[in-house]
Amino acid sequence: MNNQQIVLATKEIVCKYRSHNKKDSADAFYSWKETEILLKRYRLKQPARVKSISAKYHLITNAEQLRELLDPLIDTIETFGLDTETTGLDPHTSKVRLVQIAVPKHPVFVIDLAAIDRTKLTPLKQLLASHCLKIGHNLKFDLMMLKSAGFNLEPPYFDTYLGYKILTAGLKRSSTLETLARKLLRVKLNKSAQTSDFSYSLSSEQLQYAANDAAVLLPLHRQLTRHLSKAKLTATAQTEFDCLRAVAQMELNGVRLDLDKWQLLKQELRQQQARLEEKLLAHLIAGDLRSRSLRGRLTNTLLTELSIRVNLSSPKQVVTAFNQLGIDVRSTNVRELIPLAQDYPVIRWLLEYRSLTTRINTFSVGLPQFIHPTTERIQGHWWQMGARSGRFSCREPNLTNIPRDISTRQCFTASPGNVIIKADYSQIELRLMAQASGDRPMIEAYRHGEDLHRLTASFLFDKPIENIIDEERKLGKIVNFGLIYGMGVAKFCLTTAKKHNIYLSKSEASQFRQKFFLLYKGVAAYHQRIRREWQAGARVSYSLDGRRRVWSKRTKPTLNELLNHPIQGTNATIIKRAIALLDSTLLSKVPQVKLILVVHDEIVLEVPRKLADRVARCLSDCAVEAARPILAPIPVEVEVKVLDSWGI
DNA sequence: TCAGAGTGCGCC
DNA sequence: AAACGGCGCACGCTGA
Repeated sequence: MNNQQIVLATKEIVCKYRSHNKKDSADAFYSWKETEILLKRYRLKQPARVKSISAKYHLITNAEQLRELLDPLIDTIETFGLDTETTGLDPHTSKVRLVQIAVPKHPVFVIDLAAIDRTKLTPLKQLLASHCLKIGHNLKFDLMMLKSAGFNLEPPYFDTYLGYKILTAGLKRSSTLETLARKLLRVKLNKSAQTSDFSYSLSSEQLQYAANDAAVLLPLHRQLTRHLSKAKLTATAQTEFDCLRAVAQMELNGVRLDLDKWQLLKQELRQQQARLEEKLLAHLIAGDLRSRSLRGRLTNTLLTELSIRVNLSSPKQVVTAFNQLGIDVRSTNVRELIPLAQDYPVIRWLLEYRSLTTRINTFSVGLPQFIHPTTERIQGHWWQMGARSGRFSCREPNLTNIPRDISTRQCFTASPGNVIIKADYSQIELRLMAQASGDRPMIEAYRHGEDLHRLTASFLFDKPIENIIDEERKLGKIVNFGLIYGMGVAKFCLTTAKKHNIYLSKSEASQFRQKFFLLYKGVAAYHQRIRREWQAGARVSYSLDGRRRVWSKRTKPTLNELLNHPIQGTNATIIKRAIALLDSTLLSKVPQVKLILVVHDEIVLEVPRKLADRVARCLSDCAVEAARPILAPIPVEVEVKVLDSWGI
């Protein structure tokens, strides 16, 4: 396979590619080799008993044709299918070769951008920017590609990929265009042309398949509209479509990493790691010597010898070493280590060592590899239906799990002359639990602007709210966040110990748990209600805004999944509505305002300093307005900060 | 040798 | 029965 053959690698392959690419993090971008493997797998799928299609098409190779054929459309059509074929998958280095426009009762217009004078593309530009509904499959890709080619693809949109994802949220299903065509239309999209021998200029086969991909979008749109409507998921789909442009732009924007600061931080972490490693090995070697009845000084030679034998990242080897020290563990998972952490410093050191190792390998070393050679920024790949709950996911790299300590986040800086503006929803999931359960004490606390963590603490410790000290409030917070989704006593103890260094006995934890549900009877009742649904064999869950998650016939939800989804799914909708609102009021109008991160309940912008105040106000308004109708009468609280970096 | 399940850890 | 939920990534280990 040569590069020419991959010219027609289309964007649904991106979706498929990503799901096969979880391990490939060393290379941030798509290699031809990987794509080739993917295309081979792709070709193997032969749908049974379905029709092939062969759409009529009209190849446009000059400006006159373009004008004659497209100009009449602009005032007469309301909707069209859109697809692009590109020279690659990276919008920063690849080019759009073909744009296919599918209009009802017309042949598919296949526009060869390579053949047409760049200054004479106005008819296409106008059509893409018109008020028509644009139907596409994974439009984020077309939006990015067209944007970097100088075309603005304006809303409204209908994305068949997202539509299908919304319908099947919770299931692990293929969502390629080929799959959708087969399942919803019983049409076979023959992809074999993609792997056949392409010539330098485009063959009629290539053109035919490019046309088919676009043609199939129109009937797919009809089918999906029907399905979404029947499932009452039209509004959910609209929310997704409304934030598409902002998401595409966010992926194009990328995020800046200050490499100098980053390297300094890496050295610091490496030193800490080395110190810990030395301490740990010294301890372990002592145990080793005892067990071998050896005596002697801890020489560097011995240390080296042991470090060769004991890999601190190997659970198996660490268990052996611990056993020799007389620490009775069978595995090194937290469940077994945490209870011993108080008694053995080595165990605390090991936990710390593992954490440092992650910090170094995944972040210090891993992240810089994702700095794009062209943009010199980190270009994460955002998937707005990436999580079964409706939440975003982000890959290559994952920008939603960056360590939150200031020294790390400080390295994510605004470019010169700019500032970072971030908006955070305050306790949004707790507020949503209050809303979902209708719990009176919770709702009233929020309505009166009270501090919910303090309220919980006052009940746990039988003290008036005014007398609650910071330590007690901290525990109230842990209890609040921990117990709303039905956390058990064991896990609760583990969490408080691991994350907060608070070691509770089982009975203490159990008492806190009981008191929590005594105070928040509405939450307890909500749990009971969901439990009954669960026992009745529920295989579907709806969020407060009607977002749906389903389970297949072979998998049953756990109780806690059912408890969690309504809250997490609603949260996802809220932040997406905020982004959509921000896009229509600000991002699309002031291009210097860049959306760079969305982290579940946080929105981060990079903005020219001069605009900071205005943008901060607008961001706050959008965030509040997006949540207000869903949370009412519970108030929404959004914290907005203007900073030089993500950290400070 | 290598894909894949398992474990652990980062975030909200 | 299951025993907070949702992710992505790096690592050592396993089995073919």
